Amino acid sequence: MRSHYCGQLNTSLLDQKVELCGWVHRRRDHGGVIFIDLRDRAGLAQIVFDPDRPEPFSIADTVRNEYVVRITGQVRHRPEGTVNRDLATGEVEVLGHSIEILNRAKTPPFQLDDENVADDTRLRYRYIDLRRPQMQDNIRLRARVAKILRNFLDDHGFLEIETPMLTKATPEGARDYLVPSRTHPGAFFALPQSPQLFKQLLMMSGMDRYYQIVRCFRDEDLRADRQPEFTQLDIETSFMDEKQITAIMEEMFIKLFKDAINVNLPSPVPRMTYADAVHRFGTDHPDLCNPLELTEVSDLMKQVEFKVFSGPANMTNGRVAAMRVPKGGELTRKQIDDYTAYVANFGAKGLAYIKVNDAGKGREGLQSPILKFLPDEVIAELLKRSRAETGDLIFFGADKAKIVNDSLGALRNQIASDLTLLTSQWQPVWITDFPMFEYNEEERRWDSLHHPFTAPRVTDPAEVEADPGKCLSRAYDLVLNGTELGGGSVRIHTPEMQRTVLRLLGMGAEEAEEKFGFLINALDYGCPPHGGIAFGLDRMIMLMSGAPSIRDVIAFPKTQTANCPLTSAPAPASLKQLRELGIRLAKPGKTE
RNA sequence: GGAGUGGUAGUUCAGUUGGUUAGAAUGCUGCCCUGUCACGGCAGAGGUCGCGGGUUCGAGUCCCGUCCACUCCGCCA
Repeated sequence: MRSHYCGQLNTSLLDQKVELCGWVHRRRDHGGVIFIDLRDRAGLAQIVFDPDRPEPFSIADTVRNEYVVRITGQVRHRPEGTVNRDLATGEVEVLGHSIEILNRAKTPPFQLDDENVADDTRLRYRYIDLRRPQMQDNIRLRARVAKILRNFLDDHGFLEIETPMLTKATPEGARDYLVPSRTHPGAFFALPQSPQLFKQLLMMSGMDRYYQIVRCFRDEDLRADRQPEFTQLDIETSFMDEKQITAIMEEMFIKLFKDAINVNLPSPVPRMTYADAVHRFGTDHPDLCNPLELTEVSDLMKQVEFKVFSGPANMTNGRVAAMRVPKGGELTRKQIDDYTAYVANFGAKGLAYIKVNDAGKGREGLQSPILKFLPDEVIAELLKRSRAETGDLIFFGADKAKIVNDSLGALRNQIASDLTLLTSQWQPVWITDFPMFEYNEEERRWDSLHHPFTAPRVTDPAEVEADPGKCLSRAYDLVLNGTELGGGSVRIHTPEMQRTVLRLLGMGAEEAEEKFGFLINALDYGCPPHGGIAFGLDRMIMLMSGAPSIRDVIAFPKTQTANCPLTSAPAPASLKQLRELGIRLAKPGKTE
């Protein structure tokens, strides 16, 4: 049916007869001559129809945008002065000998070159949206990324192994998607949030190295970078420690970025401890393209008369931090007010600031409502630590450490974006030395920071129990430009440690047995030391393509309320289906 | 669960202090046009102003409720 792709035409094919199939991208009718831009997966080609061939000319006269046609014709050089440098195939054109309409098309609901179409319209007609070259590029990039990753892992001895989609609900973590069992009325499968336990079991099975590009499901609210079903590159290995695992993953990423988008990531990828990241950037996934940094001033503010500062400075879990914005003195009052409202989203009660009008003049060179509360020596030290210069502005956060970190961390991103402070480089960083646990004030117990199967640094369960808050884990996250690409850890591989950790998380022996008995049993039958990592493939491709939303790199994504405008899923189930499953709805009437 | 922004022609948007016939661009249809490539010219069609209620002599505009989309908080081990 087709001899070439439209986008492949070039001067090497001059005078050749070609057959092309594709969509009418645009038709330009000059009365005496008709141009058709024909589009397929590979690109555009211009077809010319002359009136001295009346039959194809009259057919070309009737086609409209998005008609699917097959044309035959002869490749020729475009006449002098009509070469289109903007088009890959712009040196040549095809003189149309015949044109066959394979299918007509209604007028599309939006123009393919309109880059400003509402998301729900795009999703309702996703099959048209996906015809756009930008979307085709994203999908192609996705396929290329998957291929490079598979090749790399295969070359390094990893086996691609599938794990169940119908599995058991996990007690912690995200909300599960449930699937009712017909053969066990009243019982439910859960769709996997990740294949975590299965991949560990595969290590216990002696598979040694596993990977899988696998769909995962979490029934939580959506974001620009979060879908309820998403794809992970899931990896696990035996007999490797965190150094070896991160080293091989780093090698994989450097190759991926080079081969897929010709970007040279730094080698080695820098490393930063969790504590450092939180102190300097207020987050465990800092964007290192962003030059702004937090300055610790808690110790300076313990004695000051300003209670807003001295209060948190003296609290055990409080923090006072400063963030210097270079040239921030130019910010208007309204901008500062907007930032104050912005940090309120994160629980901050206010946003104090000092304008540095003249850094050399000490107190006299500064301007701020809070100046009168601060002694000279505090001011001097503050200017020194933050390296303030004339024309800068210094913001302050003072509250519980979490609120200070969240608000200044978010403000840091916002300001960098507003003032275009971001360097356009690629900045990966490994975050290491995570705490094992964080204390859950509401439920008054410890929560895993990573997950309950992450190994602690220490090997003696008694040491973990002695002071869980001080305990560091063997987890690591890979962060790229402020986005958490993935994370993993060396796992617990002894039943004693696993029982201890589950107990610390508030799980009784019986409950642990019921929920994770199969895992703990398996640990008893010869479990190798093992560890692994999982990467969010969608986010990875979103970053690599520069797409603003994860939806732009998923062929058929969901909206923010997790429905699909194309298929209208989810939809009510029929009474018959429900009856077979032994399910009665609490609110009747919502069936078909 | 919460905050914000938006919903008006197929699409993207404008619509003043509530006031006569709701506009623009683009797309679409027809006619004209032999070198365009966002072709051009002329003419034309196209609207439950998201939905429901209320205030008013009168509502796209004000109020209440509701639905949808997006961004964010919570949530996402």
